[in-house]
Amino acid sequence: MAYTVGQVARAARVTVRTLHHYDEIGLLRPSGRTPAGYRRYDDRDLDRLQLIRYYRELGFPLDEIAEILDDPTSDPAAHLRRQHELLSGRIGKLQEMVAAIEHAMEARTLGIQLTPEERFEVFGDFDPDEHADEVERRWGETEAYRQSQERASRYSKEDWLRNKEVNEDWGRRFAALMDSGAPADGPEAMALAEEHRQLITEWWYDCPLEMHTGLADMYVADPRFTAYFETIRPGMAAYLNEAIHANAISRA
Amino acid sequence: MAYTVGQVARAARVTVRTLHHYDEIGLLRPSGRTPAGYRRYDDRDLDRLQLIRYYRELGFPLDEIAEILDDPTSDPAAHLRRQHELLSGRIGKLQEMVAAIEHAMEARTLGIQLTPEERFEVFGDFDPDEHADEVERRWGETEAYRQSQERASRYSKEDWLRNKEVNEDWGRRFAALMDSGAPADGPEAMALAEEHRQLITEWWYDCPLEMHTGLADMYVADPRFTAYFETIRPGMAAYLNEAIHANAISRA
DNA sequence: CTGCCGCCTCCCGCAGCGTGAGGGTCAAGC
DNA sequence: GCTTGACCCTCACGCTGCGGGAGGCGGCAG
Repeated sequence: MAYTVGQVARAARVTVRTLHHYDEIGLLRPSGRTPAGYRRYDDRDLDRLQLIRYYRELGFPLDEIAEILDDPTSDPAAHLRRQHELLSGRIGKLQEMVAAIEHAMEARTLGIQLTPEERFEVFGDFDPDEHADEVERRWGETEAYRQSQERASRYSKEDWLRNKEVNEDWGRRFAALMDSGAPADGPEAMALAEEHRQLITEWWYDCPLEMHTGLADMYVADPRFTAYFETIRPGMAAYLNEAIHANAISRA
Repeated sequence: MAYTVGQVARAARVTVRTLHHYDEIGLLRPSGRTPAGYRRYDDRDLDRLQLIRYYRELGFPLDEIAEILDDPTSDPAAHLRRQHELLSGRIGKLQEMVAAIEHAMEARTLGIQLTPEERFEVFGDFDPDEHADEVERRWGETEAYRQSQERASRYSKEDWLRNKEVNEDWGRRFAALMDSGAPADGPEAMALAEEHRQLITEWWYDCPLEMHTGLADMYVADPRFTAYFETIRPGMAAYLNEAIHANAISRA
């Protein structure tokens, strides 16, 4: 039984172009040609095409299909296992995306625009790596940078979560202080500023008073850092800047 | 604050080439150039890049991101919903693939080669469309073809499943009859052949006796049809052919 | 003989960059 | 002032898996 491209295409639910393509790349060569150059497929070609389509449906790339079909020594089971892992991985990624989208939709239905902070949270764009890069760009190869790099590399996921929580706790208390109307150069503000410095020292690198004031200036100078604090509470960047400076002066 | 491509690339965790690409397609144009032609990015560019990366992580194509970011009237929520559906669909497909792979692996561990029938089952390669095509190739534009086409287009998924089950039930009973040793031209075989004809008439198109015998001949002549019946039970194609002919003769 | 359908071979196009090639630029160190 | 090395620039082709069209034969019915 011999078939033309068009017949094969209709029977196998693929386009003629696809069959041309498979011919071009050598995946499925028709078993013959007519004198006029027409492709002639026979039943074995159809069987092979069936297998090709089968593996394609399983998500295999064409070159691997060729390998599986042409190399009798290749282990299809191994391919299947690998493909299974690959697909599972892809599913996992897509599910994360979906979760992230749901988060975004939720935020929107509440009428809240996604804040930069949320974006950071979701994807960790403000993650240690980027933070390190930030630091590197600004300060170059300082000792502090090396320290934080070194510690960051040793932190486990739990460490990161704990760190996040500690920071958020501090943020809440600082915001509460601002709400209370306390002055930025008052004792409570200075205490929280000092605590902020200790947190940095504890978690990242030795942060002497001068470095702390340098950070404080960056918090108001760099819009991205500013945005970060502003999303915790409006006015926080400036307030914190003042508090850090006041704290540094009183301890000098 | 101005940054070079390299700095931006490191900070945003993308490659320089990616930034070049975004520049090329107009998605993220650096706010300026140095006299030497170096790209200069400022903080707003970084913000935009952050958003771009965010939407990319959500799986949006670049042109849609451009739309979302540049068209202030576009509704991000609608985009999110659409994207959500899209991703869910992709997950569904991947999960089907995984299930199919698991099926394939299972079959292999049992030492059973995947039969053509299994391939049909999983992917419906022997589906109504292909069947219709088959019919078309053989009979051209007949009334029967038009009828089956017309019915097929109206069938719901449940209809298809029901049809599948009905066919399988018939197949099991026919195979059992063969196992019992009954002759192909005996009354039980003829009854099941007639039932087969009624099933076709009921589900697809009017199938008079002559057409039925034509089908029967095709079942043994065309290896693919033969293979379909042989996977149900070895010898079934020939046996069914005989039964259909016997039935046609007795009713003529 | 004329249509018309189907077949043929190029060949461009798609997304989202990767990966050079071939060549300027900038800051540092000698 | 000159070299070095790290960056930067602009092409421009490559990858996947075909889609789609141009321009031109082949085959068969009327």
